[in-house]
Amino acid sequence: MTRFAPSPTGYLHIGGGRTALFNWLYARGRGGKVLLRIEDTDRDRSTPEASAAILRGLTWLGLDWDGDVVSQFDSKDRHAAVAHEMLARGTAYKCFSTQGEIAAFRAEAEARNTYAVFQSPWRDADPATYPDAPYVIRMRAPRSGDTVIDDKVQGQVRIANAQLDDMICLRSDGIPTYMLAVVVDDHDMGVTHVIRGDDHLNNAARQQMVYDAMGWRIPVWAHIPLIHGPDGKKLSKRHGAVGVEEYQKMGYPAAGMRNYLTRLGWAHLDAEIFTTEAALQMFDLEGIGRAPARLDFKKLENTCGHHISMSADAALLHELQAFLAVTGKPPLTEPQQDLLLKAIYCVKDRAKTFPELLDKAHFVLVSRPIARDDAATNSLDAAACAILQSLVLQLQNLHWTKPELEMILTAAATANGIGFGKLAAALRAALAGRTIAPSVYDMMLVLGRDETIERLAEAANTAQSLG
RNA sequence: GGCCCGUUCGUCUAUCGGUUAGGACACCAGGUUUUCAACCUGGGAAGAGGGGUUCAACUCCCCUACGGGCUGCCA
Repeated sequence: MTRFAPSPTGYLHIGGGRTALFNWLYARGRGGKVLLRIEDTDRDRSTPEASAAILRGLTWLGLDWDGDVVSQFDSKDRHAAVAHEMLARGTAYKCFSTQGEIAAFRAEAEARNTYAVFQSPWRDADPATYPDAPYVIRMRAPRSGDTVIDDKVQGQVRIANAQLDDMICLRSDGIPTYMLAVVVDDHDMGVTHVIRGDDHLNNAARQQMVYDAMGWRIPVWAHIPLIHGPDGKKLSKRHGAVGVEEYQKMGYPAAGMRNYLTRLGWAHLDAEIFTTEAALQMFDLEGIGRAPARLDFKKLENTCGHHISMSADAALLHELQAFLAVTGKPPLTEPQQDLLLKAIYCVKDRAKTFPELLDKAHFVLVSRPIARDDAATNSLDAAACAILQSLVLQLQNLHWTKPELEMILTAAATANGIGFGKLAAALRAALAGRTIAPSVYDMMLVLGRDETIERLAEAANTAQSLG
């Protein structure tokens, strides 16, 4: 049983997406479950919009979860009850120190250029001396000895208890802190494996104390390194895309994204390009590296290119339409869908992203009269138009197959004493309005005899009328 | 400041004491070609620095440097 527990304070960060993916791969690869819990105990920063964005991001990545999305805040009474139970057990105590007092303590330490953990004067105070004032519930943490985190990624990490303060479990307004809530929820929900960013590694020590205080079983920890930008610094907005949805809008296929993210910071021998099914088979905590990985868009694109060419045509068309929808572009018309489906086979090997795929398939998305770019117009000179004109006649009656077309076109080129390349340029200009387009045979096959002839005739006439 | 984690080609990484340090992306050169892309062949490219331990260290230990994280009534 794993879980993904993002805090709803913004979009789904690419690093969060990878964390979710690792949880998902680990659990689903061995018949386990994945839970989704929104860590919204910080009422000021949590928003429903952010929650929705996170769900959209996960869904796009193709990651599903078991059961309902859990709101951590909904369990606040249970968290508070646990805090009070710790109080009753003596593993926690009431602290009446005000935030001002604590701030003053820290300021003083800083002035001396030192750092000291805050030690509450109420830790061992006689309850008879408790004032009638707001209080927080603090964990009565051990002050000597070490806490050892047995981590699947980081190994055994030993942290001196003297480094850790008595963390607050219940705020003075009765709302639980993340530190308490996360432990209670993970325990209550039956989470056995906690796979999360290594920014939580130090926190794990304190959280472990809560498990101990309550006599609960400590989960398997796996703290994975964060993702960095191309410059090796922590990934932030100045690096460009950090939100998962931005990648969707740039037109990367979800399968390619999964593949790339899986390989970022994880490896299994020389496996590079693999399906999600294969990833589920291979994925293991052992393969996760300990160093932070940098984002490399070139490799992302390459990976996505492989996945686009691996995809089934119909699935690709579906995803392409979803891409158009999220980017606010006009949807495909029925005829465009039909033609595109036929054309995908000859363009999917050459595209790394959906915008590229759309660009390569430009010839089926346009309709007559076909707009031409300058290069296309230039390649339609008088000689070329004459050949197109003659081809219009020759193409009327023949088997519409590649070998037949090949015979006709190469014959036309040699008969007119020009290279096939030149003829192909004219044909591309006629069929696609561009000189950069797929193979002329593929285009003719996809467009069919009638449309091909119409386009050739149109090109020949247009050029003639121009003089 | 304290504590924790990290450091193999430009990048992602393999290696789990003995390898000509392997693969992928990127890059360069050549080839193929019907444009673009793809593809094929070849090439350059790495163990942060310094000490140990060992017959032998990228691999184990220590120090330094650099990077990151934590140090909140944030998560």
